[in-house]
Amino acid sequence: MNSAVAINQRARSAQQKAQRRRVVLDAAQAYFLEVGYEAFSMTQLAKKTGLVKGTLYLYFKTREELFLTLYEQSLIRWGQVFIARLADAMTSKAYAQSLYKTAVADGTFLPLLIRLEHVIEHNVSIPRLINSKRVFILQVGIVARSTASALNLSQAQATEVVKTMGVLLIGATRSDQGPSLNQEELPDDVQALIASFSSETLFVKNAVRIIEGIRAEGITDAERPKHASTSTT
Amino acid sequence: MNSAVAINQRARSAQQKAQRRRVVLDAAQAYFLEVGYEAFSMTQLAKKTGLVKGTLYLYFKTREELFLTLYEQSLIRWGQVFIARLADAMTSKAYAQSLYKTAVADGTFLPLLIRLEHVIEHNVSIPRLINSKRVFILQVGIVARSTASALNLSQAQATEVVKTMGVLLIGATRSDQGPSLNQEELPDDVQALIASFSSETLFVKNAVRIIEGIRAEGITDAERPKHASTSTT
DNA sequence: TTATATAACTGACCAACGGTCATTACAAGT
DNA sequence: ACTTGTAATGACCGTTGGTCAGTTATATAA
Repeated sequence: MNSAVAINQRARSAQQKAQRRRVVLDAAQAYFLEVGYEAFSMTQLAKKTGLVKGTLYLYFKTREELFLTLYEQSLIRWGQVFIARLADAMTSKAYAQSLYKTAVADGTFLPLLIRLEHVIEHNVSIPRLINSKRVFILQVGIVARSTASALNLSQAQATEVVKTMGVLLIGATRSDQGPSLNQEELPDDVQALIASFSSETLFVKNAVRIIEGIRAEGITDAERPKHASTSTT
Repeated sequence: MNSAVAINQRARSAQQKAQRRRVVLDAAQAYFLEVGYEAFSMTQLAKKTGLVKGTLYLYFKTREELFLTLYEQSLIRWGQVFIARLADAMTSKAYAQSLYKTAVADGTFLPLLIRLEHVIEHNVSIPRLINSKRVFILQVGIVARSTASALNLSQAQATEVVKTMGVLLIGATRSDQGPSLNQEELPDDVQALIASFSSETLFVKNAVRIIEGIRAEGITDAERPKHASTSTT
């Protein structure tokens, strides 16, 4: 029990403050998984940590800076999980499926990614935003490197794949963010529509089209890959 | 001056009420173009119409039902503009560029589309939501029909193209929704990142890949198109 | 023309939000 | 034991979306 700060004690050293910040972040992560973005209230979070709202603002300048931090964490976490599941010479379909599944499995990554630009980034200091973008650049680089060997692409092609997958992921999982219509209270035509927007198929099919498109474009350009792994139906 | 209701008069007949609803919607549209989604306040909108907040809630059950109505309008409006600009036997690139430009040009369509599932639909009555989905189904059908002849695709392929374009559009224009960083206060690496996410190129390139992917898949299936229009760089 | 019933409209009100800041109280240095 | 810097507090602020009992304009009946 050297530097562990009980929640009713004051965090004075830099180390203790960092630790308290962690406690808040962990509570925020759990709370976010419970209630999601819109219902997330700073007052409630304070109660969950045993602190008080004003105190939270000593550790995060705004609600959105807290969310931005959660987002960065989830981005890194997802990247590690995804890379760990990549193998050499995968089909583009297997790659896309793995990307989709790992992203969805992380309960915070997608909800935050979707709201990044049009909500979160609008209430965040410029230096904090710059930092966040750098984290992003770094992660794209890391994931792209693994992607290059998994899909047998050049580094430039792999980078393009990774960036584009992000774009597609946001669009494709959008329908999952709608209200939960558990009941069969919907008429058939609407149910059919929703079914046709099943996010997994939507993502995987188009991811394959895009990856194969990028691969094909690459052939006309520089060096051609040694042995291309082709797509599937 | 038969049934026109002055703003300080009461709307009693169904016609007059419909007309007043229109007035509110038009004011809302203009106000939305001014301030966007987050800063849009019902009290302010009431002031702009010469009414009072409570009155607005006679015409729209929630703020989000108002937004949902604006969305439907913008969807229909965009569809008309887009279709009017389509020609027979276009390249997929020209098609994608036209789709992108018309969507962006309509100032309300994209901001509302982006927030549809994860914000708007969560505070809307089920019947209202069903209605909205039906409007969507209808519009997809209409646009798909024009798309089929413009891109020389089967109706099924065209429908898939249209649906997928929506998905891609949301992902690709996400970066435009970030805070306006007019200043050159950003370091070079971050500026380069933002530049690499230029939404138009991002959208057009991937739209072409997807359209060509769908076209290629179609050939192995049923009837092949009479003369395929190929893509470009 | 006048009386009555209806419902469009109002504005005061509510709870909850994110965020601020003067004040308080506690841990560390002397 | 005393001093001091600052972590923590909680009362407070402005604003939000939404409600509703009461008011009053107006179409209709007498």
